[in-house]
Amino acid sequence: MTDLVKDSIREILYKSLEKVFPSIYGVDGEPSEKSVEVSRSKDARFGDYATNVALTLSKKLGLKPRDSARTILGAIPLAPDFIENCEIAGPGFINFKISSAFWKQKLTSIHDRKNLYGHANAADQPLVLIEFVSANPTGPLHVGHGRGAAVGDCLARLLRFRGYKVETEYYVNDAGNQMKILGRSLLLRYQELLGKNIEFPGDHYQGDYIKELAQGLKGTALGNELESLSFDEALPLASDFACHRILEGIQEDLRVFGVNFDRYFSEKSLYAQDAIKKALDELTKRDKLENREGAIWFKMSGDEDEKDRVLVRASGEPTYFAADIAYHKNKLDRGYESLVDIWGSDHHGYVPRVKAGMDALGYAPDKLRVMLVQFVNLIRDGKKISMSTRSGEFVTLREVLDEVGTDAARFFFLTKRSDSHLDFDLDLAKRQSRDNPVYYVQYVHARIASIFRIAVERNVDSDISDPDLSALDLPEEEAIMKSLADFPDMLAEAADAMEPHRVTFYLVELSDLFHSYYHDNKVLTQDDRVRKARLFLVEAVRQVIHNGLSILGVTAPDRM
RNA sequence: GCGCCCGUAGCUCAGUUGGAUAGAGCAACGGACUUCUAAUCCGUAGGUCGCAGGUUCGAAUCCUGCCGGGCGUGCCA
Repeated sequence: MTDLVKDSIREILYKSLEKVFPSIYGVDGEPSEKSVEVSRSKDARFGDYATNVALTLSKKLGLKPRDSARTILGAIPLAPDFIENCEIAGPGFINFKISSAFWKQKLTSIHDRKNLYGHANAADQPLVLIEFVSANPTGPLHVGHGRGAAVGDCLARLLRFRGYKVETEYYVNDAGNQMKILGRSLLLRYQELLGKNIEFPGDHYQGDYIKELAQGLKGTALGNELESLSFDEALPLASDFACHRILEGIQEDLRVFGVNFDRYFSEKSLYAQDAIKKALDELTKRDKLENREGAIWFKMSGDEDEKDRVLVRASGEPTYFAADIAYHKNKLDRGYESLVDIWGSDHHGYVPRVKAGMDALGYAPDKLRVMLVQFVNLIRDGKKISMSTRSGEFVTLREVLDEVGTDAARFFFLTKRSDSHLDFDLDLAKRQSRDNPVYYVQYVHARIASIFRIAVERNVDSDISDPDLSALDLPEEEAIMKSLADFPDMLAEAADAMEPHRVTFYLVELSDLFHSYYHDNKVLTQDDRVRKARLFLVEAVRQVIHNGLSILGVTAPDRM
């Protein structure tokens, strides 16, 4: 049984189509022709849902669209608890008018399923691994990482809610050149602290957090050990220490942000398993490598990427790209059938490379789906705050969380499609008014909770069992019921498109409907029958707001 | 130069994967509080969907070429 309204309509359509056009929709029909598009109608004059099958069929059948529409129409059964009416409109659309009994049935199902309304158990779903954030452990998370964290975490929650099998992973780049630079940065700051004259190179990590780490070393056993060793001997110890400390800080920031990874995957462990060498051997076997100028190159074939790329430097050290090929191979070998990577959009040029790497190793490149997340501009007092990671002048995620809170931050990161630039207005995120969507949505939840509180205070009966739903006869009430019924459809489509921002837009629209209804209509009326039905309705709104917010990882407060 | 992404109301953005008369919020203007939270609501106004072609019953959406913005094009990550 589907929980999707569109699928219910599709089922009926299929049966009708099988009857009237068996050559296409019968058992012998082409499977690819069997998908039928059903869409919500934006204009009430066109009913509630519409399909364009008659239009898409017309060519194949050599019929006029309106004629085939008429044939299909004749086979669609009308029912008092579902399709009340359907008619042909425009060039050949079939519009469906859904009966109000159907919406009321859906409303009741929200009360039956509660926190599970919109949730689906899907069988035979592939195992998905979502990798996100994966910021180098060389400094604290900044605001841009926050957006990736919010998008990845909400996507994981959304997919899980819709029955996908999902795991999440953070790839820790704890190997390679940047770890050496990190260690050197720390050692130099430590020496500086001990009163030595040092020269701090421009390409080292400038941030104050390095100085703070150095400060923390003073007087410790590790600090003393570092002092007694030569610079080169001390370096790996310093790198390790800095990496661990910074990673702990990152994990703490993520915890505050409500993001929990199933796994932190260490790049070092790839070296420990010899995974990079094995991947390179495999590529050699497949004749994908070439020695040139002392380095080992990946041979790109034509349309994959514009030019060959180095995998092993002349120095003998593998590049990040080599590790990444080994990492993606490792992910697939661990049994994940579908990989989702969430990257900053400045890495977009990297997508064809990694896919070419997978392809060369014999894996289907379309198993990897890369979501690119655009940059975030922080706005204060209407002006952009300048940020530059190099100079160490950047706003950390933690600072933003301390200022606006986790709820506002998470919600804001999802108020735009992830592939467009996001202006994060700090003043707006703290404002308590209509233009701040977080408060607007949370306020719906608080208002409804308040209605039930007041009912208790005033000794008004707020029992909602066995309501008489015929009391819900206002057009606003039907509009709310339609929106609530659409929640599972919206989630399914958002999950399919991997667009968690649709959840935020849905919640704002539902909130619009509610606030307007609340303003014009009293829920706690004298009329027992009306009151009970309206309480039943608003409780369902509260439940859906709650379920939607929980997918976003945002709290649904009872009081504000 | 080449590649990827973007261009929708004054501003910030949606637009159900090609559907019917392109939608919200903010800002502007005008209204609504003896009320279940006014942290709200109602109304007015605002458009050559960057430009020009093409594909078809039908284009903001797909194709081509321009214009403008961002990013990439490291033996950096």
